[in-house]
Parts: sequence; structure tokens; C-alpha cells
Amino acid sequence: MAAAVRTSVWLDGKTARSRKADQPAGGLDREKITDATVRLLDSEGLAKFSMRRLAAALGVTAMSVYWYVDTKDDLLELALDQVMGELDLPDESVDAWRDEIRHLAVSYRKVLVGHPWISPLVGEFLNVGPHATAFSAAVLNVMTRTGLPPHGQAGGIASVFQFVYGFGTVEGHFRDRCARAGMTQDEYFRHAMSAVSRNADTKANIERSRAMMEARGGETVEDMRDRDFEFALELLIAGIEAMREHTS
Amino acid sequence: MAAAVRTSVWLDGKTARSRKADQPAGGLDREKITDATVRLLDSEGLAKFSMRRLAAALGVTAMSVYWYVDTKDDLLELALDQVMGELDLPDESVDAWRDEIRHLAVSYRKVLVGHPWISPLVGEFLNVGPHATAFSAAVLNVMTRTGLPPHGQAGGIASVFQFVYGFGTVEGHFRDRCARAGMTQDEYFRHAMSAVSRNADTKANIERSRAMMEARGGETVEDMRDRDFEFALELLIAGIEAMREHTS
DNA sequence: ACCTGAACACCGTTCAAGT
DNA sequence: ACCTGAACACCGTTCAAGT
Repeated sequence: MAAAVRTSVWLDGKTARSRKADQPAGGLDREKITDATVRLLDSEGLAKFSMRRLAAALGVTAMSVYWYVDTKDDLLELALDQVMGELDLPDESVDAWRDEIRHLAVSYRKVLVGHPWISPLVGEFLNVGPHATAFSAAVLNVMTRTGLPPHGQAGGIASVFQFVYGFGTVEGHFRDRCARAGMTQDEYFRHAMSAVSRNADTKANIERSRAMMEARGGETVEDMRDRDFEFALELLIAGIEAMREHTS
Repeated sequence: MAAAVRTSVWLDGKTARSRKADQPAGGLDREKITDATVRLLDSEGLAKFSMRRLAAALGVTAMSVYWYVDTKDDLLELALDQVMGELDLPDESVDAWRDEIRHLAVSYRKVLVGHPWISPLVGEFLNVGPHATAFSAAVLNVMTRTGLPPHGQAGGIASVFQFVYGFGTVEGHFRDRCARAGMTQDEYFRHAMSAVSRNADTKANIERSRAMMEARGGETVEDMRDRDFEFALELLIAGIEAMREHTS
């Protein structure tokens, strides 16, 4: 019975149909379908994506896609791993673990913000496609070189990359929301702030956080977020350094 | 035009219809609807929740709910803030910021894992309901007492609570997935591990991470995760301590 | 004031049929 | 081998109508 549980396209999905070499192009294949899926998800978002819209974009009937893919979820897993391929993995170096962590974190943030639809998918699927696997390997590799004790390395990975996941998710959603409302991030931010200030419950909070915002500085929403991200990342690296001696 | 942008039920949604005091109960109201929504989301998950199922659970026609709520999204915001009320906010104490952070982080994790459907909603909505606001206030408050320089306090908040968000999201989804497959977490974990080991791409990674897993110890999936969470949290606190002297 | 029913424009997926 | 068409069991939401 355990064998009947579906885990992931990558583990028990059907493999890609190999295109006949002599085929005059024109026809579908898994790659074309995945490309079109990513394009649609980037432009319209996860909520508006459907098998029927995808089929229309491919100039084909709704059911054709099912020849290449078992379910919508399998297709989303394929799209997810495709954009995970945009992650820029550092060359292995012997000693520069701090720079490698910064590099991986910055790159992961960029992918999350550039393709906000992946956030729920990262949470939902096992995320074991080839690109996700390469990323995991790079993360694992750098963590073994930090000097953290072995029993803390998984926790170290979690602290850095779950932080980036959370940060990138919220950032990506906010950008998306602004774009959908037809406003810049700064316009939307001002609009929300003034709505919040008019509300009795939230008003006090805003006033308390204003001091914090002013201390942080930054002209735009984007500036503020960059500063927060950078500070948090240095905090995490300092945390790793502090925990290196720590046993049990 | 900016005024036409919908931000949140809490800011520009219609307010709750006040129930007539003399009404013989039996009738609907916003509270009953929100309670039923949370119950359904807990038992069936976000994907299966629908206005029609909710109406059926309330013994009422699909459209009745729309008398109390503008859209499904508004209802989800109400449900989200309701479970945010389960967060256990610490009493303000003068000096014990470390314990307060631990307390808030543990409580937030618990809510995320107990109601996995909130993760996408936290990302999607502004999250400015009364309970979410109280939580933000508590977080803000404790961060000002860490000794972090003002320009780093927003980054400090992000590092801790985006980490918890990411961690709790993945943990909650995994538990959900196991329950839906009718397996315990340990059964599902073994199943996925063996599937991953059979796959050429992911096999090498597994072997590399096995050493890390053994060092960490722990009998069950849940044990392992608790250890990782605790280590990561101490790492974050150590990071805050290290950044206290840090200016710009 | 509160609730219903029919309707519109959608979904993912199955299944039998075409070429 | 690949693609289509019709059908099933769903969605959120509008709108006019009932009590």
C-alpha cells in the first residue's frame, strides 16, 4: 500500500515522452509545455493559471496536455524545478563559506521574488527535481564548512534558508499585489499606511514602528527591504559563528 | 483612484452586521460563519474549502453567506485572524527579551503547524486584523529591548519571524501531506527516502545528508524537527547578541 | 433584513472516439 | 502515437426574486 502513495513527478511520475527525432517540430513535448506554463504563471499568477488557459496558449485542446503529464500538480512541479534552475550556485571554494551563504541566500531570494507563484509550491511539494536537488547539495556542502557542530548543521540550514523563504515569499507577494492593483510599491505602501492609520486597532502600532522605520532609513520600499535583508543575513552569519563552539 | 483599491476586510471591508439582540439565535452571523470556516479549513484544508461546502455545513444555501461577507477572500482573512488569536503573547517583562523571543517563536510555530492553511494566507493578505496586530506589537516591543541598534531592528524581526514562518510552513505542509496519504510522518518519511534513494539524481544527496542526520539524532521525524528548530532559534538569539554593538 | 434559485462563466479530469 | 469532444462534478459570484 505504501508503494501506491504518489510522492512527486520526479519519483513516481511518468517520464517525459521522447520526441521522435524525425518529427517536423510543431508538435508538443514536455519542454514546450513547461516553458509555456512558466510563462503563464509569471504573467498571470498561480490563481489564474489553468489547464484550459495553458492549452489555449499552446493552440491546442484542453486534453492534449494530459498526454504528456498526469495531473496539473505534476505540471506545477515541473515548472517549479525549471525556475529553480535560475539559482546561481557558487563554485566550491575551500574557505569562503560566508560569501557562499550570502551568494546562495541572495540568489534564492531573487528567484522567489521573480516568480512569486513558487512559494506555495515549495511548501506543497517535496521539491526533489534536479535543480532543487543541486541547490540542496550546495546548501549542504557550504554548511559542513562553517565549523558548526554536525548536530547543528540541519538547524543552521533551516535558520538561513527558511528565513530567506519567508522573506522572499512576503516580498514577492507584495510586489505582485501592487502590480495587480496597478500601483508602484511605494504608492501601494502609502495607500495601505494611510488606511491602517485610519483604523483604531492598528494606528498605535504604526506610530510605534515609525521610529524604527526612520532609523533604518531608505527612500523607497525596495531600499528598506534590501537593508533589512542584508542586516538579517549578517545577523545569521554572526549567529553561525557564535554557535561554532557550541556542543550539544 | 487609489481609494478604490481594496486592501483588506479590516480596512475597507464592510463591518460585521450586528445581530438583533432579540433574535432567537438560530440565524447566521459573522462569528458563526467564521467558526465554521475555521473548522472546515482545519479538517479539509484550503484546497477543498468552498463557499458551497461552507453553506452546506451551515445548513443554508450557497448565497446566504454573502449577506455577511463580500467575497471568499474576506472570509479567509477573518478565519486567518481568528486563529492568530491562538498566539500566546508574553507578559511584558523588563529584561527577559531572550525568553520572550523564544516564547513568541514557539507559539507562532505551533499556530502554523496546527493550521497549515494559514501559510499561503499570511503571504497573500496584509494580515492587519486585531490578533495579527497584537502579535506584531508584541514582536516590535521585544525587539526594541534586545539592544539591537534601531536601524537593525526590522532586520532582526525579519530574521526570527520569517524563519519561523518558513519552518512552520514546511512542517505544517508535511504533516498535512502525511495525514492525507493515511500515513504517519515516519512512515511517509521512510517511503519518500526510499523513493529518493532509487532516483539517480537525488541519491548522492541523501547519502551526504545521512551523516548529518545521524549526528543530529532523534528517533522520530518530530524529534529531529524539534532539535533543528531549537538549534536555529538559539543561533538567531546568538546572532542578535553579536549584532548589538554593530553600528551601520 | 435576510435568504433562495437560477444562471454565467469558469474549473480538473475521465472516457470513448477519431486520425 | 497523438489529439479531440462531450460529459461529469465541481467552482465564485451576480442578479432578480421571494418572505
